[in-house]
Amino acid sequence: MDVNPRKIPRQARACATVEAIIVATAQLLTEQGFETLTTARAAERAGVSVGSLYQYFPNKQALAAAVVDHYGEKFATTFVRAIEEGSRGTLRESVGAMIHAALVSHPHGPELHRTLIEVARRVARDEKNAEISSRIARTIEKILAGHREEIAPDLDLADAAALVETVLETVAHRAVEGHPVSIAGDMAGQCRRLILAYLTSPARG
Amino acid sequence: MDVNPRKIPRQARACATVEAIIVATAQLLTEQGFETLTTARAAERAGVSVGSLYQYFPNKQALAAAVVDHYGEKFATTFVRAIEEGSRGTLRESVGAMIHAALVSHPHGPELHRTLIEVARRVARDEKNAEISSRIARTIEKILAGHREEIAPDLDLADAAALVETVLETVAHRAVEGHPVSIAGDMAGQCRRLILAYLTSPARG
Amino acid sequence: MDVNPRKIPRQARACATVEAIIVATAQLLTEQGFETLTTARAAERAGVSVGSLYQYFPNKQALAAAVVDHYGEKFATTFVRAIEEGSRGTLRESVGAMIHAALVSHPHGPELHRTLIEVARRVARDEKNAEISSRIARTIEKILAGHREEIAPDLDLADAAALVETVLETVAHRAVEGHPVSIAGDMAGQCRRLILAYLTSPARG
Amino acid sequence: MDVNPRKIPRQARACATVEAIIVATAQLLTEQGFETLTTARAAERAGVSVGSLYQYFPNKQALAAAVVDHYGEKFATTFVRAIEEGSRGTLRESVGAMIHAALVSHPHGPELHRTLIEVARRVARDEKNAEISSRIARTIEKILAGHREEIAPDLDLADAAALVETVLETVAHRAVEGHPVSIAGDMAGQCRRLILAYLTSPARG
DNA sequence: AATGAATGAGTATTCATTCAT
DNA sequence: CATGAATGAATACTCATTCAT
Repeated sequence: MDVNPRKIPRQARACATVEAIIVATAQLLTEQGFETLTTARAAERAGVSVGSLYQYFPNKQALAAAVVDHYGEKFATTFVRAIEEGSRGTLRESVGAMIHAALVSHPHGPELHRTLIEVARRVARDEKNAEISSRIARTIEKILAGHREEIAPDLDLADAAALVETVLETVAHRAVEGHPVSIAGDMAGQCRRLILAYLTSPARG
Repeated sequence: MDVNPRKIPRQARACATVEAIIVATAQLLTEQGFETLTTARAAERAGVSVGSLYQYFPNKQALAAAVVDHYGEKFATTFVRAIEEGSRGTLRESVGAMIHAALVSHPHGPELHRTLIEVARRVARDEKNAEISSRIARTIEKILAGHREEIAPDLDLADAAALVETVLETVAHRAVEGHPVSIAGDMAGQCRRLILAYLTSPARG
Repeated sequence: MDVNPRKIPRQARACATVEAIIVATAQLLTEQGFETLTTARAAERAGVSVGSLYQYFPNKQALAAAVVDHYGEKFATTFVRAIEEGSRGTLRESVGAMIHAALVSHPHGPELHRTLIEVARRVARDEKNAEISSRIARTIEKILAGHREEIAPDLDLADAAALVETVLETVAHRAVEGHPVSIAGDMAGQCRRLILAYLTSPARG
Repeated sequence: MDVNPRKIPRQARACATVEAIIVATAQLLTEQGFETLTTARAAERAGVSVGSLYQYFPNKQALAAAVVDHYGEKFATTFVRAIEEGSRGTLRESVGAMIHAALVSHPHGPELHRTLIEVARRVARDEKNAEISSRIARTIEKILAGHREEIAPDLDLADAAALVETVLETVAHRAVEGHPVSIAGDMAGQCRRLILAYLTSPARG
C-alpha cells in the first residue's frame, strides 16, 4: 500500500487545502482514534470535499501518515532544540533538562502526541519514529560527549545515549498515558537518579 | 460498550466451545492483527457458528477482551514465577533473572505477546495491563526487600520496583518489536548495569 | 478477479434468494445494460439486501457471470433440441429448421439474448460462449452427417458445421440488433440459400 | 445525451489539440478498454488539461464517439479503396480481394479495430457503424454488377451485397477476436467458397 | 483559451449483529 | 442451544464535470 502523498500542492489555495486537511485529521485522530477516522469526516472537518482529500492523499493510511510525519517533524525539532539549550551547565543539569523536555515539550499537547505514537504503527511509519529516535539519540550523545570525564570511562557513549533516549521515551509515554505504575509522585526525580547513576557508576556497580 | 462475557459456561461442552473460540481468536489476532479480525472468521476457525460465538460474547470487543484477559493472566503467572525462582542468589543475579524473564518468558511466544499489547489498548483493557504491571511490580518489590542492605537506603522500594518494572517492560517491548534504537548488541548487559547502578548508587549520584 | 459463486445455497430459502437475484439481475441487465448495473439495485429488485447478494456472489462480475451461465445454458439446450427435432426430413428442411431456430428460439426473448452476448465479454465468460458455440456446431455436424450424399464430397463436415454455426449466429445477432444491413425482407430465405449453396456446390464453384 | 463535439476548432493550434486528444483517447481505449477510460487520463495523455478537453467535447461519450467516427471514417475509406482496387479481374478474384481486405485492412491495427466495434455500441454510435456497413455494401454491389452474367440471375444484387458484407464483417470480427469456432485453418478459403457458391448457384440449390 | 483545483454524487464491498428455523 | 441466512449501515474511493483564476 502506497502511503506517499499523491502530489505536492503548488498553488496557494491547494496548500491551504492540504494544511486544513492535515490539521482536521490530527484533531479527529486525537478525539476518536484511527479506527473511527473516516476520510469523509476528515474532509468535512477540514471544510473541503472528499474528492479534494483524495487529490492529495491516495488513501486513508497515507492521510494518517502525513499527519504523523508532519507533527513528528515538529516534535523532533522542538525536542532537540530544548535539550540542546538546556545543556549549557553540569551533567546533572543537562539530564534534568532532558527529562523536563520529555515530560513537557510536546509542541502540540500530549493528547496528540499519544495519538501519533499509536497511529504511526498502524501506518507503516515506524521508520519515521525510528528516525526521530535516532536523531534524538545522536543529540544526546553529543551532549554526553561534553561531559566525558564525569561519565564511567568504559561506557560507550552511543550505547549510553541509546539507553537514555529509550528511558526518556518510556517516561514520556507513561506520563502521557497516565500509566498507573509511574513512579509515584516524583517521576522526574527518580528518572534523573536512574540516568545519572547509570552514567556515573563505575563498571561492576 | 459492554465488554464482559455474556455468561459463564457451566457444562463441559460449552467450556470447550469458549476455549476453542478464544484460542482461534488469538491465532487470528497473531496472524493478521486486530483490524482484520472478524467474528465470522473467529467462529469459523473455532469450528462453531457465528451464532454460537454471540451466545458467549456480546460483541467483537468482548471477544478480544477475553483473549487479552486469558493470555494476560497466563503471562503474569509465568513471569512472576520466573523471577521468583530466579531470585535465590545475589541482587545481581536476581536482576539478571528479571531481565532474562523479560526477554524470553512469554509463555505463548513473542508474536502473540506483541499482539496482546496492541489489542489491549484498542479494547479498553488498559486496566488489565495495568493490573498485571502492578502485580509484577509488587513481586519485584518483595525481591528487592530481600536485598535491602545492598540498596541505597534512601530509595523507596515501591518506587524502585515501579521503575524497574517499567524498564523491564520497555526492554521487552523493544525486543519484541525489533526496535532499531535498542542498546546495540548487549541489551541485557546494559540493562542490568542500568538497574544495578540505580539501585546501589547512593543519593546525589 | 474471481468470478465464481461464493457458495452454493443448501437450504430452500437460500436457493430462492439466489434464484431471485439472478432473475432480477437479468432484468436490470436487459433494461439498462452492464454499465449501469448496480449490486444495490440488483438486490433491491430481488427483494433482498445487498449483504445477501454478496453472500453468494463475491463481486459484480461474478453476479453477471452467473446470469450469463444460467441463461446461456438454457439457451444452448433449447437451441440444440430445436434443431435436432427439426431435422427429420431433407437437408433443405433441416437447414430451414436451423435458421428458424436461430431467429426465434431464444427461450428468454431476444432482448435478454442480446444482453447476454454483450455481457459475456465484459465478464471473462467468452469461454462460456465458445463452449456453447462448440456444442451447437457439433450438433450441426451430426445432422449434416445424416445427409452426407447430398453434400459436396470434398467438404470437411466439421469445417462446414463451424461455418454454418457462424452464419446462424451472425444472422441471429443481426436480427436481434435490428441491424440495418440485414437482408432486406427475406433474411431467412437468403440465408438458407447461402448455406445450401455452400453445402451442395461442388468444389471450384 | 448530446454526443456531438462542442465546437469545431478553427485555429491550427486548436485543431492540433483536438487531434491529440482523439489520438490519446484511441490509445487508452486500445490499451485498457472503455471501462477504464477517464477524461482526466485522456487529457493527460494528450498533454492538455481536463478543462481543455471539455472545451471541445461536452462529455465522455462525445469523446468516445469522436474517436469512433474518426477511425471509422478512415477504416471505411481504406476498405472501400482496397476492394475496388482488387476488383479488376474475375469474380473469383474480386471475392478473394474482399476477403483479404476483411482480414487485413484495418488501417490502425486489429486491436484498435476491435476496440472501436466495442465502443461504438456503448456510445450509441451504432448508426455510424451501420452507415459504414451500407457504404461497403454499396461498393460490393457495384462490383457484383460488373459480373452480372456469372451470378445467378434470380439473385437481387442488393440483397446479395448485403449478405456478402455481413459475412465479411463476421469473418473479420472472428479473426480479430481469435474466436475458437473459426473455420479451422483455411478461413479465407472456406469463406470464398461460401460466397462464390452463394453467388453462382442457381435457385433451388 | 487554458489550467487544474474543487466538487460530491455514486458504487462496490464488508462485517457486526440478529433471528427464524 | 446451535446454525447460518439475512440484514443494512457504514466506508473507502472514483471520476465526470464545473469554475475561479
